[in-house]
Amino acid sequence: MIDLAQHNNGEYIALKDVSQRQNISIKYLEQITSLLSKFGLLLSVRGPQGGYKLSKTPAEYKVGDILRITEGNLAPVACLETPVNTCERKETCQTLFLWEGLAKVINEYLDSVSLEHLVDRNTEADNYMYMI
Amino acid sequence: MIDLAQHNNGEYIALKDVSQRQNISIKYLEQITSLLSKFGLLLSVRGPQGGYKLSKTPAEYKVGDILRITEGNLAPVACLETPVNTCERKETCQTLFLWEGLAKVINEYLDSVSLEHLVDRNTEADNYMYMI
DNA sequence: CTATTTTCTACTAAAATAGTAGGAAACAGG
DNA sequence: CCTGTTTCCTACTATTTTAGTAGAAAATAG
Repeated sequence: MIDLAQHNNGEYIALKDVSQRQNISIKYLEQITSLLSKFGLLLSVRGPQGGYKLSKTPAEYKVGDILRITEGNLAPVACLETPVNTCERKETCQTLFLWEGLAKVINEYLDSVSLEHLVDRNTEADNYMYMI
Repeated sequence: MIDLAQHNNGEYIALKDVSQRQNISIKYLEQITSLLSKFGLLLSVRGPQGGYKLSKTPAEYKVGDILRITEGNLAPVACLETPVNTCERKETCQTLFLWEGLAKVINEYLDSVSLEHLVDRNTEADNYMYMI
């Protein structure tokens, strides 16, 4: 996504080019970009002059949204991976609130960083302010 | 650790008892408690009347310290798992600062919660204030 | 028609996770 | 000294996750 943002000139960008620049196999890039395309974060066109491009400006992408699609949900424990917690120990678990708090901190941090931040590197991690 | 804190009366507590109360095999508990004992977070005595007990008050335990021992370091990416980052792409990596920021947020959150908090459940995740 | 490029399905090797298993060492009580 | 209890230590294992590879079909520009 950073590569696509950096080389975004309105044209579609072939994975062949991203692969060469980033030294990542086309096959591996395919997995990631086709997922992001499926969820609307990338536009795609097949054939010659085809490829992928961003569907919105870098500033409009939350890193959290990208990672939740490509890496799956960002839950620190299995019971928080599904929308509904089905763990049988849920009611008596004395650590659940800890993991819920951790999940919240992780997601809020990643949602506070945008793709533009990654491109610009203008945002220091230290600038992140935790908001209640 | 929560079970040991809740049943802490100065005596050593056998894993047999913890196992029955928490429905976790003694063999699995052994792994965890012997590690914590090795790092000084628990005191242990073998033989009859032996077992484990906390080496300090629940309030003095950071959850982060317990988890770094039992779960390993809490790095979100492999390059941050060792004290020195040996990744060859380190110098040019445009996402490194993101992962460093995430690692910081994770560790600071877990270090802000104490074992006493887990026992009392008095601390809501929402009470956590991120400090720069 | 051809070359390019995404799309789709299936497969795989290595590592991490979450344990189990067996026995040796230490120690309290009789 | 003996016995039962309990930690300590080493080794093993099944499942899942991770990080990919592989092959071919569908779309499209020129």
